[in-house]
Amino acid sequence: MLAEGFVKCMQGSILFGALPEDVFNRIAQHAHVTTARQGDTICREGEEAFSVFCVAEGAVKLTVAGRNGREVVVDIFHPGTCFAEALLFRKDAYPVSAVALTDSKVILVSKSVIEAELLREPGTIPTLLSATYAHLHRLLRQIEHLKATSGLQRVAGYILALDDLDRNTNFVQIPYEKQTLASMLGIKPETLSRSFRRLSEHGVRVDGPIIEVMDRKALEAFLGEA
Amino acid sequence: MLAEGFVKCMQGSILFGALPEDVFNRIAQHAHVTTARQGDTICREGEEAFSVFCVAEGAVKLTVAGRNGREVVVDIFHPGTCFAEALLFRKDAYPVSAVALTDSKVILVSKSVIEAELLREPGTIPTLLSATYAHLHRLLRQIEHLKATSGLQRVAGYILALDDLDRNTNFVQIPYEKQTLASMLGIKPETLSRSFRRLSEHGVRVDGPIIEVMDRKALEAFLGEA
DNA sequence: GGAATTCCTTGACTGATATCAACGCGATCT
DNA sequence: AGATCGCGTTGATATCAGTCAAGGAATTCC
Repeated sequence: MLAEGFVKCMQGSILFGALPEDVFNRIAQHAHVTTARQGDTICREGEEAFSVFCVAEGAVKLTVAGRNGREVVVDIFHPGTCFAEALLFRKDAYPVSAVALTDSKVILVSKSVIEAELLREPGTIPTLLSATYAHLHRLLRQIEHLKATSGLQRVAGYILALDDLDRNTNFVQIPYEKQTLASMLGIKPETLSRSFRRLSEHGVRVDGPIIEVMDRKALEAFLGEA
Repeated sequence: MLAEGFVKCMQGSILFGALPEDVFNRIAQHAHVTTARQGDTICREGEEAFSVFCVAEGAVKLTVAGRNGREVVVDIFHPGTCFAEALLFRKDAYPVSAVALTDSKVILVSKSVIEAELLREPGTIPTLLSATYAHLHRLLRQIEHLKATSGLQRVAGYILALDDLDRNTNFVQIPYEKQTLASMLGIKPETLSRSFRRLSEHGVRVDGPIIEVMDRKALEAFLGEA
């Protein structure tokens, strides 16, 4: 049986949150939680998919192997986000690896459990599509940014999005390595470092892992003009 | 009633191709074909979605509006490709615009028709997921390329992928404007022009809209080393 | 405690890409 | 035919981002 906090987490997710109570409960009964230490691999690109995941605590990066073998961070997920649900009903391999960036807790539900429930209640399929569509949309936006904005602007956009999460205070702490963030933004660590520095002219101050948004308006203006 | 060629096209798509015959036929009965002249908009980002599309002839670009208002080409679809199926069961707007790059024919099926069939035969849901997963996977790969490879390499990769379609001859004609291709690859038209030129050292010759792959091995080698 | 490791930063440099401007070419229109 | 327009190319230049190298700070390992 799942502890209450984890149930809440699932209920907050797009994938599970909109399910009727009985369906949700049957799925939750078969869910279980794994603890991943920083650096642990939750699933590996190329391995056959058996589970759907939901981040409950910590942060998880999704990566793909680039052509030269170097890893590329495709996205970073925080609590309340599910992934791998697009592999439901398919005998297929994970297209990405998932690695814990901090000590994390991840809820696992085996595909077959969810599949059985969805087939039993076809009316719940829209929630599945919603979750997958959200991912699709996220990737679309990311492609737009990669194609149409500079590295510096992407860094600025990242900070503004961060700040959305934590709007009361102007300080945010990056809870993972900056090289990971650099890969996520599609730039090199050196360039990220210099970008933070350059943004001091646009209302941002970065000290170690701490980002301070001193003048949010200025930062938004910088992002807006381009 | 749909002409035979269009039925074949639908049968060749991921979304419709794997459906049981009776389900397919009921859907096909409600499908209809529109002719889009070059430059015509098939659907517009932000407008509410009512149809699912399947490219039957020509080429269609998917674009999003970038921050500064400039359009970014996200993907280019050829006959046999369906899109917008991820919006099934959702009252939502198209996240992209679709514009015909050449005179094209596009098959339209209204969402409600497909939704009714999927609910009647829940066993067909996997095909829906397959199509959406294919898109997801395609976007993932694109992000990988944008983050981990140079513009020149992306041009090379594009040519190799083109050539896959047309392997018997070494000539391929780009059937749309090069500025569109540049946006798709995330570079400026000027840079694309220079990239083509530079690839002459790697077994490619470009003359106007015609690409000739003179030494495929050399091109693959160039792409592989990096 | 000290050595080694990892991550981040910084500097100098190189290479890649964007920008600005000019021009050629073909298509279209009158 | 001549004018106009859009597209593609090319050149000169500026800006941006990657590379290489070095060093500092924090952490881990003996």
